[in-house]
Amino acid sequence: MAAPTKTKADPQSTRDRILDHSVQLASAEGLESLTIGRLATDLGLSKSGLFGHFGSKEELQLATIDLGSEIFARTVIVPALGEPAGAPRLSKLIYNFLDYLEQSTFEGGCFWGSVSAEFDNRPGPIRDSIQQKLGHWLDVLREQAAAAGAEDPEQMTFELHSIVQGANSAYQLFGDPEVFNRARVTLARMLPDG
Amino acid sequence: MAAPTKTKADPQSTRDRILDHSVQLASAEGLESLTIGRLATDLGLSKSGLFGHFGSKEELQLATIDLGSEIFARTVIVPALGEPAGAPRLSKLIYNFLDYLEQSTFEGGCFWGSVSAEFDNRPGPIRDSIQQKLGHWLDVLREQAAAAGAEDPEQMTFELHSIVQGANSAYQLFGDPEVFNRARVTLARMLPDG
DNA sequence: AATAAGAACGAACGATCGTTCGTATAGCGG
DNA sequence: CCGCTATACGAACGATCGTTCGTTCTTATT
Repeated sequence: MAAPTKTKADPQSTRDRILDHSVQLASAEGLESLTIGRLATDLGLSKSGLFGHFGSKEELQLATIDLGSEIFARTVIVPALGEPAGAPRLSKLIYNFLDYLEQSTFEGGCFWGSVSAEFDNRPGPIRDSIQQKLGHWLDVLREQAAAAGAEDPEQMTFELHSIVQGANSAYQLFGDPEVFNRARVTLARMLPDG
Repeated sequence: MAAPTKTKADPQSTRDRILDHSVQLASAEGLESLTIGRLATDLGLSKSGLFGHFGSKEELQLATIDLGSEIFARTVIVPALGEPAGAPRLSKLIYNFLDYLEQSTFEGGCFWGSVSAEFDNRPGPIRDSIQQKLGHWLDVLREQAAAAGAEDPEQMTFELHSIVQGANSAYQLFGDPEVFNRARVTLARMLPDG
């Protein structure tokens, strides 16, 4: 019985297919334009069938944030853990971040860039989740800045993150890929190992 | 006949009242959550009455961008024109920008920060307008960077704008006003006159 | 073979969306 | 005083929103 039995042993569950599409859509058009009807149409499902996998729209949005965050971690953070702590790992983290933008891992650029501006000012579980997960990324950055001997790790974290996000939004709005190289110039000046 | 005649000679026209509210709402929750019904309820108007002032939702959104852009220019750009071109004016522009954020001119922080991330990836007149008006701000910045003798004005523009926007989004999401001082530290290092 | 569990469906709900229409009211120019 | 224009209104439109419900079908367990 090697052949998949159609439902249970699917290589990718329906829920995963939904979230894969959902995370791309959210990065491109925001978490609010994730409508159940549109997702269902795009994936050839019924609204009620899709809905049943989550139970509410908010659950769908939270699950989407979870996946977006996981993809970010897998693409940017994990591959940097092979580097020694401190300056080398810090550099790798930042340049991975830039690569992830440049390679358009998400249709709409940085997942955080799209989603955090949207829920900045709307208290609730969604904002809380974004705060916590994006905060974790900043924690990782700050730890490595500290290990690299930065005199003010918090300051350095702010600067590095701002430059990368600046490159993202400039690229998204104006479409000039040259901003990534501009960001590299600035980052090389900021990072402890040049 | 000095007394206002209730409709024509209003100190503030209904249209202006709508847009004043609309621009605040857009900065806080985005241009898409500007619903006609909600605006009408908030302002004590009927949906159709409010609608008549614009003719379509897109016109309302474009008018909102116009006003947001105008307020930005009035708050950040104009007061810097008193400074001599070059380094002094460049500094004034940037620090005005920071002040405008810190004083919460808009409920949702920087108008551009809220609105540009939202329409990054949606071609159409709204994105075009944001591109053009935000582009004008970057032009102003680049001109002054050039006049200040920066060796790469485009690079400097990118860096300055990224840091200020980074402060905005960090403040919006995490609420710590200390980021503005962090931004000042970085900007002082970047600006030609320290 | 009987049963329980899960996935997906279609139909329908009340609410809200943007928009259209016809109408009433007001102020202004002739 | 009459008509014009602008302002605002209420009612209604079709579409879509998130959500609920009951049903069918498949798969897994007993």
